[in-house]
Amino acid sequence: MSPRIGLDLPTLVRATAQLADEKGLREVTLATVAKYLNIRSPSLYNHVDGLPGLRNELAIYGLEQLYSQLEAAVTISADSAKEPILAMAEAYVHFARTRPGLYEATLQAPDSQNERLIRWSNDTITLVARLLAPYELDELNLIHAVRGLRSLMHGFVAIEHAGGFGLPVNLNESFASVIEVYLAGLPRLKQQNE
Amino acid sequence: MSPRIGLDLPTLVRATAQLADEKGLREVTLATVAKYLNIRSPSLYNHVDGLPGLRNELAIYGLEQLYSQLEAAVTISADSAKEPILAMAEAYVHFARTRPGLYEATLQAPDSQNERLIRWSNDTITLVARLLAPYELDELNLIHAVRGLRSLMHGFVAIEHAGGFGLPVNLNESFASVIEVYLAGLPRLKQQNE
DNA sequence: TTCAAAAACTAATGATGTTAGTTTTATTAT
DNA sequence: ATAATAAAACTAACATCATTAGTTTTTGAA
Repeated sequence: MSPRIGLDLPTLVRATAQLADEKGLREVTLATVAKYLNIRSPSLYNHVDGLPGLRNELAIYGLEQLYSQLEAAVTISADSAKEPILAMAEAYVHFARTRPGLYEATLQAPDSQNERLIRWSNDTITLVARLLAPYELDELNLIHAVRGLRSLMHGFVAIEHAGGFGLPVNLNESFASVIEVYLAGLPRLKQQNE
Repeated sequence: MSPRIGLDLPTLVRATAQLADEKGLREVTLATVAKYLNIRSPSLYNHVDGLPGLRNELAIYGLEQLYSQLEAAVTISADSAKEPILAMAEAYVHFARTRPGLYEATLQAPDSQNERLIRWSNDTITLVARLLAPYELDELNLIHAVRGLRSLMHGFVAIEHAGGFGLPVNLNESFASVIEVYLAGLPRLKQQNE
């Protein structure tokens, strides 16, 4: 009832992630992955449902890794409201930079309705929401704020990765500035009525 | 010295853009474009340098269209500092939503060093910077602020397009909130010294 | 030792990008 | 009008890719 333990899914996904980081996500094909593993590409179908299935697994793995990085970064400090958020945001950028292919895969899942994928996304969202608690926002504005932070973080790393920030101005300074400015504006969401 | 005017580059690029919007950028191949134009795919090489060349032209065209949409949206109002920025930002989202394939192409140019591409990007950046003039930021902080707005706008539409905003909360309200919060935080960049 | 099931394989198919070489055709110059 | 030119379309061919079907191998359980 359980024969031939050769490849297994985690190994396959990790290898795929490494290849994505090294060569770029676009170079991740069944052919290149199979070659990397010294296997024929049809054999991959024993572990994964074709290329879309592999990309889906990659996205899920990426979201899991991203979440664990963010969580690890947060528990370090817990003083001001701002500091843990900045630590989390910097962990986010660090992840996107050190694992560019894997990060890119997280937002390109062929099946965005996948259960595990949604679960990891929700965990990340909950993490961010928890960090925003000190701002004492109502439910709706908290959602707006989480969306804002996610947009800032993803937008920044995506544009950076595409080479869209051309000017010779330090990127880390820009990123910190951008997050701090957003946080500085957050109190605005507390005392408005309409 | 000029024979057989069949296809020309603008027609090819516009057709490619339409196909990208309808079927998704990933479906844009030399084969599908050629089929769409009732042509054999090798003929496309008379106008464009393979698939990378076509994607590059698409990116340039997309940046040009995006810029013109933003410019058109801005000149409408000019009262407060906030209003034109919101108008611009909403034009940005509108463009990304109505031309999803073309928008997606703008940040995936195979040659990010292309001259025309850089020119349109710079024009857009200049446009945003001009809108931020009322905040009276010094040169460095102005760059941070432009990067912040771009990150917000792109991040939001990218996550939205990926289906990343799952909760049943109005997206337009979130977007307006996110922009307004960032703008509300901008004065913070004026009176800090370090 | 037998057997079933999973994992690897080979072979084949269709679609893709690309190159090389050929044919067609509109414009220009005679 | 006619001939020459040059661009644009074509056909043929090849390598690469994803995928399916069917076969062989191998491991763990009966």
